[in-house]
Amino acid sequence: MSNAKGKRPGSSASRSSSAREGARVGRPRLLDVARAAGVSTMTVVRVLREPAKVAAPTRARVEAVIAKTGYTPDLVARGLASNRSGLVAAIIPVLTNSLIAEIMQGLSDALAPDGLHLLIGASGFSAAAEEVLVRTFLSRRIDALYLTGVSHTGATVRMLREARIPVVEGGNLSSRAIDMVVGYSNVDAARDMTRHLLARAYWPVGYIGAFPQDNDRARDRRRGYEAALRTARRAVDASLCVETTLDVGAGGQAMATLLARRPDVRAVFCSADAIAVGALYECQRRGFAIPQRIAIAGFDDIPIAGQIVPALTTLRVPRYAIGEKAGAMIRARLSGQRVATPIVDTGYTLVARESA
Amino acid sequence: MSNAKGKRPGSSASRSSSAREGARVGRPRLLDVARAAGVSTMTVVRVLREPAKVAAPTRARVEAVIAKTGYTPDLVARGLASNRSGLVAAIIPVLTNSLIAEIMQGLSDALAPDGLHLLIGASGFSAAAEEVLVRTFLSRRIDALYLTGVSHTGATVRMLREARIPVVEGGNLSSRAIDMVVGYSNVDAARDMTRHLLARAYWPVGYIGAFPQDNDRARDRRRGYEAALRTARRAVDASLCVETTLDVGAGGQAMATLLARRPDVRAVFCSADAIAVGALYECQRRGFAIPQRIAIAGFDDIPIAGQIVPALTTLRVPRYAIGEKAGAMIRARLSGQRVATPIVDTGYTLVARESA
DNA sequence: TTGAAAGCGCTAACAT
DNA sequence: ATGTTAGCGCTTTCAA
Repeated sequence: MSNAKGKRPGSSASRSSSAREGARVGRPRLLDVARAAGVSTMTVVRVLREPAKVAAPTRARVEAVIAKTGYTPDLVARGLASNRSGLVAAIIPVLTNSLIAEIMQGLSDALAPDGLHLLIGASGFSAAAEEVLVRTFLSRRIDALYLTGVSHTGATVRMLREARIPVVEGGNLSSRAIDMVVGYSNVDAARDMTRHLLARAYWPVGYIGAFPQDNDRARDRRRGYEAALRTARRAVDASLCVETTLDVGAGGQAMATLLARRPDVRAVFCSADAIAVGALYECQRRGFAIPQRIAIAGFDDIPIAGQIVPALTTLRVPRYAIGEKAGAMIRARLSGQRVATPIVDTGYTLVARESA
Repeated sequence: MSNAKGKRPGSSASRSSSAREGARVGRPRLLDVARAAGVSTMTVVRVLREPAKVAAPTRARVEAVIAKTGYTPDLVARGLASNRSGLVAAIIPVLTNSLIAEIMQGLSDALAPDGLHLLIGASGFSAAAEEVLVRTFLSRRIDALYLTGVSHTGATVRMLREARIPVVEGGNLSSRAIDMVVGYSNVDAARDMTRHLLARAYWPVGYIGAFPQDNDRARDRRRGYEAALRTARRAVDASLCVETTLDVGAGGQAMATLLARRPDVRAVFCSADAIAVGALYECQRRGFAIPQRIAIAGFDDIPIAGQIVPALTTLRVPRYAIGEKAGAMIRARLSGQRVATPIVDTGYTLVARESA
């Protein structure tokens, strides 16, 4: 059968036409290398991937051609043929957040050795935008995916379950993981810190946090704060809580808002160091002694936290390591291994410094 | 010719074999949609891309099938066939830098509307690593590339010239651009700031900067500092200059080093706000009044600069806008337009605050 | 140890 | 308005 093979257009001699003949423009292909070395394409592939299986003289000839032409495999064609794109995507809320950026750095560093490339999509704290990104990334046949947080739309979860690719949710813990998880309990951490403030006899203790909309980390941190108050038989008072955007300037404004509402506040737990730092500066502008007039605690232990004066009491989480671990789990799965512990609780550390 | 067509394996009826027959696993293909709608693949493509050119009833039928099957085009296959990957790569030193992260956010936001995906590679301030990344990204047939800074290896430049794709170098200016540039003069900005310090009669004026190795922005900033001193007929003294890594902790240590060497220093120009902030905290730890005992100036105007107490005198550069503009230029070129101004000088602003 | 052939899912050029 | 065909450059059986 298939008797038409002699005239496969691939054998370019059969094509009299146009610019494709002879001096090909652009990158050399596998076939170009094979011809120049007088071998088949398969032999070139073997030289590239299992050199030991090719006779030494043949190999030398092929390697010479590869070196001369500077041949590099076309990863798009490889992706189509092998059903492996070599692409790992990460969906994060924004790139401009120290915590997230360090996770991405860890992920990037962990994937690079295996030649996996990192595709980054910013969802802007929107689960709907995340869903759109998941859909287009799947169209691109990504090999694996990192997601920020553990709450996603139903469609997102469904698509990913069907896609059967490794998925890591990072930065929180979940009882209903899509696949794998690397994170810590934001509830527990926030509760511990609030308890720390109460133990030091600060009262009232306020809360300044990021908007909880489509942000499970922020939501859980507030829950931890409230849980600690309830355990301590203190009333959870909405006037002590301010929610805002996640940046330094907003943190300062939120502090001003809180102080206007509750001048009696003696401590504030902030759901992120960026906010805590802004709040701290606002207090300094007012000449408040920290922690005497007001204590401030943060979350994340960003690099500035240990340097700021007064040094910030905060919760340390292994930012870089989370990305690195996620990358390692992805690599393991892509190389066919089972991941023994798909749910990794990295834990956290309460770092008591000067500010609280 | 080509009389063997009746038995093209693509017409799956001719394959008796295995799991491919009948209930295909995985994503539906164009052909699946076409068959279910009783049309050719081209008609489906037209419904997707030029719906007006398809008769209404046909279109309705196809759209129904698309909706039911949830068909999404395979972007890898499209990339191979169309020679357009839809991928734009960015090579940056590290993700964990506020300036760079904001540029990436701007770039990401500018590319997203056109369905272009962002591939991010971290070079770790190494031109050699950058070259490796360029090579692998070209293997992936990226449609365009963003590079940090304007100094690259010869091989990098050569590969990119040959690749004939849009390339934007960002964050500095260059007289020998590879293709397009969006940036500002780091030399001029640093010179202006140093002049500002001298004009306020601070002397000696020290310099703390990032290592200049494979970092043209840092190198130029130091050059600007030295140029201002020379213009003012002041000696450039190596004992007044400290180079270090680019983070808050290192900034503080560098300040300590400088103070140990030159207790008489009255002002410091830092080549980055992250360093300036660290230096400022070190001074606060020593109880130094800023700017009375020592003045501090930075570069970048990161969000914290305007909030810190005392507020930091620094150079504002349009971080987000640089990424956004780079993305716009790339989009324009990919849609066939010429870019009238391929070299964009965004300028900078000296923001005089309290610290100097 | 080496090669031939089929085909990944799409697009583009050319029919009709 | 719709369809046909030949690839894109690689990997993957299967043969020799």
